Amino acid sequence: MRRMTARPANAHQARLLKLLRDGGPNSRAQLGDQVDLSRSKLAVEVDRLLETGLVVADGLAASRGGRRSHNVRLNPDLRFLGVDIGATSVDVAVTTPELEILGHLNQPMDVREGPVAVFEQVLDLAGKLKAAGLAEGFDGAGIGVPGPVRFPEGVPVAPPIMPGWDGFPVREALSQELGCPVMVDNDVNLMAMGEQHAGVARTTADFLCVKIGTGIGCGIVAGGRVHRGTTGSAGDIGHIQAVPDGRPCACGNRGCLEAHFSGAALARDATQAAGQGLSAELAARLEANGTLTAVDVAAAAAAGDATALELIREGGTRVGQVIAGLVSFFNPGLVVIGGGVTGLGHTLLAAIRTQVYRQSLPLATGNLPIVLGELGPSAGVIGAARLISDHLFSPA
Amino acid sequence: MRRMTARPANAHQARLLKLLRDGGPNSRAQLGDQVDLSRSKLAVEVDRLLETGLVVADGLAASRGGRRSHNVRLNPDLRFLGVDIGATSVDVAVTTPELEILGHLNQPMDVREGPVAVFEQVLDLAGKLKAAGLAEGFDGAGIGVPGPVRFPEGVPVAPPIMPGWDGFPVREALSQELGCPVMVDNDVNLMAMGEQHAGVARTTADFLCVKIGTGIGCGIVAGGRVHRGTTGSAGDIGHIQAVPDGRPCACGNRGCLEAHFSGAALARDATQAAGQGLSAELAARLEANGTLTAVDVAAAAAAGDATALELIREGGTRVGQVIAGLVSFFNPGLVVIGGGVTGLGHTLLAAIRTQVYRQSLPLATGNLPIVLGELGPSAGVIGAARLISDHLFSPA
DNA sequence: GAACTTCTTCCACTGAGAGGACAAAGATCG
DNA sequence: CGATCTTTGTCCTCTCAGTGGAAGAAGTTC
Repeated sequence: MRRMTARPANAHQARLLKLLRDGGPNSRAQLGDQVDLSRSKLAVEVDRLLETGLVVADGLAASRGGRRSHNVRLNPDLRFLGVDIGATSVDVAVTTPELEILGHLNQPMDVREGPVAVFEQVLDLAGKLKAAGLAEGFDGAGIGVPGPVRFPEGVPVAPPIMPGWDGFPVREALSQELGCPVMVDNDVNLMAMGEQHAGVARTTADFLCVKIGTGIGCGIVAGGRVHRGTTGSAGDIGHIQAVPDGRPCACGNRGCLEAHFSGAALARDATQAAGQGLSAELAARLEANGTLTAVDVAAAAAAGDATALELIREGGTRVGQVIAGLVSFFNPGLVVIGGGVTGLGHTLLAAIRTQVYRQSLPLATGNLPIVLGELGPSAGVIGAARLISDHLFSPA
Repeated sequence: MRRMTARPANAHQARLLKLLRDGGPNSRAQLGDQVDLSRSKLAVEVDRLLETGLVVADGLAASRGGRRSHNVRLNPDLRFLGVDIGATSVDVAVTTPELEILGHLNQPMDVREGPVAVFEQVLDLAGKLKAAGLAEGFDGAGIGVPGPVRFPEGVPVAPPIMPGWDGFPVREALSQELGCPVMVDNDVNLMAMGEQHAGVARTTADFLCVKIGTGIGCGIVAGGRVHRGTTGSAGDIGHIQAVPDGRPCACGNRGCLEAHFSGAALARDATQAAGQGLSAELAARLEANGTLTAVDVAAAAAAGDATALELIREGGTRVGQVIAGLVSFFNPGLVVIGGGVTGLGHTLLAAIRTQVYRQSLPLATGNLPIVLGELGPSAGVIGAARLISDHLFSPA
């Protein structure tokens, strides 16, 4: 199949495409209820979209008390590729035009191997998804990388944990390789967009999305739009000072949040606790695997290990301290916690909540839900698909 | 004179009005260069604006190498009222349609006297400005209050330092009294809008505006628009924890930024230092006036008093710590420091800069100016005028 | 004073979009 | 089962926003 290359010709068409993406197949009449256009105008624009092939007819809708309406939907052959490059693994998924995941692959990987090596794996995974018959090609791809991005150009800038990526033309290179339009963004922003599209943040215009993985980052959505900051580094909260004169951090300062709590810090602390004989549970796991990760801590906590629980609680308190400050500053309507450590679950969440509710003013926290992300590892790839579809479903 | 009640009929007219507001009198040809409309269409819209009376002819422009163009400008009889209600004083100013200040009055006042008493003074000051011949009436008024505001309704919500104002319909009440449209916002947001319109932030889309007065607040501008948050309390950074287990604060917590540095805290610290005999300079001033304020500390510092300088430096460091976190989070292109304590000048600024540059990541601070506001006490009233003019110069 | 620019007005043309009339298709009710 | 009502889709006309060209008015340059 030839890939779609059409783009909406005007704002009306763009609006319709997004309605079909977010609401699925829809009757012409229902579309009319949502867009405030005359029936004649609507018919003209829908006909034009049908001509482009972006939209296809989809049978008859149920009657709403009179003549049945003809359904339309986005062309089901459209495929988006969502790529979420993390520090230690990569997620690749294929989605339908409605951003539903058809297939999702995950592979361990080290981002420090550099863009060329990583892209090889990404293309390999994409190839596997194609070979599985999930797609014949891709109409667009969204890429998340674990560091700041100069968004318009799709180029990472000065990423601390990705040496070798600085200035690499990710967007251009992948667009060439994949033969389709590509957009690049910070992985945390994509997670936020994912939860906004299909997760807990569907109805909230201002929210924060805190991702705790190897590092810590925060997606910021203000007025329904992602805030990226002047240099694309907005949300980089891992190096906010959480503990005055605290632990030394890789960035050169002391007491950074990331140094006190993150996937990496938690693993270190757990290993140390096991070594000191504070926790038989952790020691046993260390013995068995030769190394400890956040997953082990989660398992130990689930088994009731006091040391593991205490580590999680203390970490949650640190994160909560920082989030409390951000809540006072930003006054979001929702805070989403996601990333690798969500396995720590409600122990972590409870610690964060306690700290935020204690430290922020009642007006800001009065009706502030703090919840775990709904989508888990899918948030990033869904957000990536959303990013590129937003781009493609906008007038050229 | 009858007040103008006309509003632009469409987005083109709104655009033209804002260009005339921000750029002053302008020739039709120059307007044409900026709006991407055909000459004929432009002429039609300008003619309609002339009919409404919002815009008037203003003689001939200089030649640009051919026939001279006819100038137009906003009707010079238009008057906006800018009101900036602080904790301890109120500013009232009249502006031209281009938001230039014609007259500005300031009066000490206690916001805790409640809305009715305060409005009496505001109306009195507005009356004086009218009596001075600066205005015959007002076409719109912007009001800043020192606390969170539910913006669409123009109603303060749960303002900590303004008991008695909670839920008071400020917008409606003043609209009635003044007989013109009114918009209400947080004073810090208005300061940000003032600096955006006529001050240091003219060319920056993402910036923070930190106001240090009796309390501490922060105006947030993202993508050129003020971010107010879900409940209107965004920017309320006075109660972010700056010192773990620090001083008790009126809010019930410990270590809040405001408890460690603000106009009020500084006055307290200075009085204490004078009492302990640490500073002859401050003691003398305390003797003379019976009380100390931030102004006295500024004067003592200017005179080289070591204790005063140390107080300022320490305070600047505290503020800098918090700002450093916000910079990492928000990644602004500019940070503006304003409010009553700007009198502390470069000592304060240097302390803040040192702390921010030390604690934030290079990518975020690499090209981040941290500067004092340009407009001083005018920022608030100009921002207020800007707020209402934005409203009036938008399609109804 | 001639030639070139720049600004303004006028006018014809295009296309977007609204809204009404009407036909087709289904629901409801006696 | 037929009459009536509701909803949907199509067609047609009418209006108005907006474009672009032509021509005249007003200035500048040489």
